[in-house]
Amino acid sequence: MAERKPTRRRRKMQSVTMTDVARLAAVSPSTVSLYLRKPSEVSPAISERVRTAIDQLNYVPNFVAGGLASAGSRVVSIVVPSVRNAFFSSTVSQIEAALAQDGLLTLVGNNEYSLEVEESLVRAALSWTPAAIVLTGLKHSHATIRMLRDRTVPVIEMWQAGPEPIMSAVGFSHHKAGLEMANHVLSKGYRRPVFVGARLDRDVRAAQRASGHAAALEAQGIRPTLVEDPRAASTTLGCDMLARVLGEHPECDVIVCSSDVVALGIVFEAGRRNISIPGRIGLTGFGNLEFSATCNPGITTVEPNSDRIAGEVVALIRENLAQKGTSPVRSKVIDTGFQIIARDSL
Amino acid sequence: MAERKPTRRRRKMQSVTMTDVARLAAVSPSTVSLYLRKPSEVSPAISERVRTAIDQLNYVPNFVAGGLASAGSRVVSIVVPSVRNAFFSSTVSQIEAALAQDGLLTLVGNNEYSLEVEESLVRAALSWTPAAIVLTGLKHSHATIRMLRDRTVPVIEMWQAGPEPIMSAVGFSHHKAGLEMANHVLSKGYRRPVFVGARLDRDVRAAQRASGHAAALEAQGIRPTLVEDPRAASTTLGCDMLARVLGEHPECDVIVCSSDVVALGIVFEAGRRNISIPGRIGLTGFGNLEFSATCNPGITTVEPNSDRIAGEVVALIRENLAQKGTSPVRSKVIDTGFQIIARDSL
DNA sequence: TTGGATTATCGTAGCGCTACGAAATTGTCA
DNA sequence: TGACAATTTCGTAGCGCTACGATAATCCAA
Repeated sequence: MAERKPTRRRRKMQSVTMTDVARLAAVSPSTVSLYLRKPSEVSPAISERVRTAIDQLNYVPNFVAGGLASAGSRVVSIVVPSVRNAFFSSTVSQIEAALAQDGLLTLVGNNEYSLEVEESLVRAALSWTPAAIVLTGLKHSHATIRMLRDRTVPVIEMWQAGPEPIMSAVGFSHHKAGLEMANHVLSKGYRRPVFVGARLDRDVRAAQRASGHAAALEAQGIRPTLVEDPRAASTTLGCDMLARVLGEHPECDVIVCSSDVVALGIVFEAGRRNISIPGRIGLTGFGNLEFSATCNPGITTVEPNSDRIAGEVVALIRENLAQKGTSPVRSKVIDTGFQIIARDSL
Repeated sequence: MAERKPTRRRRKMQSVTMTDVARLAAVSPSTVSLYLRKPSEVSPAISERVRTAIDQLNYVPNFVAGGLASAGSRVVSIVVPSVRNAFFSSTVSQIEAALAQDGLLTLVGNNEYSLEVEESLVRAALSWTPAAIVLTGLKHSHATIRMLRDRTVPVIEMWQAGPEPIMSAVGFSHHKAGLEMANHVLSKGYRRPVFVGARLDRDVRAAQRASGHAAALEAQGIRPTLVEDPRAASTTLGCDMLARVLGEHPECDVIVCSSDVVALGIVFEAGRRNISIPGRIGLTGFGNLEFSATCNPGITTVEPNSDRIAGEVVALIRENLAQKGTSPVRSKVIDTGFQIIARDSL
């Protein structure tokens, strides 16, 4: 071993650190740290000194260092298929707003309905030793599941309730939603429904609603009809689908859509073609998006209780945070249910 | 000073670390680190050994530790008024997808159109020593601006172009957009426009469009009329606004909306009241949202080139990342422009 | 008073990694 | 073959903070 001149000079990342604050307040760094984490355990006099020093120096704590030291960070990572989708953007924004209250930051990833992308997002998220990971749905790649089971990170799967969650799940049964909507449609006297689905190969939950729909019809001896398109749900797609349905299934008396957005497109196109809804054809959607109530006609749809989903997710995260390290977090499934909202389109 | 038994036993945060990989591959930790950061500088033989070890141990690098050591992390923080708003959710998801390619993670915050909330989000974001911060608009609290100017973090303001950005800005002039739309409306022969605005007190950009609109009318000697509502833009609000406009301004011959969503509500309500668009009344929106083209009638609107905005933001971030530390990033403003899209509603 | 319990503050090792500089190895040419 | 340059690999300090345990200060009951 040769001698080595310790001529290390590394650029500091931060101008003002906790040590600077401590020095100015004439206390030890640990006290500043304590003040920041558990203010109640610091005496009023010292608290005041520290507060003043922080203000004066305009100190911003470094969470990266804090995270390293405390073996866990204050980020929650959420992976959704697409923030562009109104369901998920509203859930994400609600969760984000609630967690911000607890000083938690939200990392958002879009998997674009791909399990491979999801896997890499989860890997990246884990690199941040997050306080919790929120995923969408119960279907994930094998590697994703293994990565998550290997660790102690709380994992919450949302928008779908079902057996064997990785840890806990909050949502409802999409199969049942499809089934109940089909029964509702049948109860209104319709007998020739066509299910219109967007991107069913990738959108697992929409596919489950389609299968629930089919199951209900078959139970009544009606052969289910499915029209699907590989594109993402959009009003444009809805317009095209009306044309296809009328062409391919002229006997159709009601269109059951996998999303309110598609239903809206059908309303538009029906208006253009002077096809009366529900006179000539009934229509239902899914999601109870903002426009569905005010649309002309109002769209009969499924309310997925997304506010409840967001609320329960936040509650679970808080619960996990509270009992951090204490006991292993129990696995549970919360069924937030759904409601059929009957409107003029049916 | 008393003696002290070093009986420290701290729980490790991570099961498998870089050291484990190094040991298994029979190289030094630095080499593993180098392989991860600059694979080209490691010989093929060693690369292979390291790769195998990583696979075998299912190693996930700890970015928190990496960030601390390298004085800078791989997160980009984006603050938007609301992810629920289709403009921002699409921009966010595009930026997120592009940055994921570079191994950057995206931290999203909603400020709900409040500068105070924005300030606390920026403070939280800074605690993560992000690679870049993306804000919406040019108006921020004094403290926000000070915090950001104090540091070396690249700051990009999007959706609005104008003078004196904190560092760089990508967007367009909303005043000009309002002005040009008003001129377009006038050129079609309308003379009694009413501007319908949602939440103009908080939505600075919508307010600027309203003022541009007013300026264009005044230039032609027409007194501008404004109807506003404190609620966020929605189709429900659009429905209500049609009623208000017809009641308060029966002479109105065209409604200029601050958002396509509001315009959609007006289309719905007009259908219900048997008011023909554009027969009885013209209609324009803003944003060129997906439904605007397929709506019946198609909504005349402003295309804000949100794809270009997202693209330029990503380009700026990459540029900053590339020349990190080299030279201070030059401040610039990129005007991505906008287009008036003429459709049947006018 | 004073000993013992309680509360408030402090000192420092170490979280996992990267930057830095040095050492070892390989390559090149006189 | 030796001198020197170029390339690859290594050793380790330290990034800023928190957890842990110790110490100092304070409070009570006897």
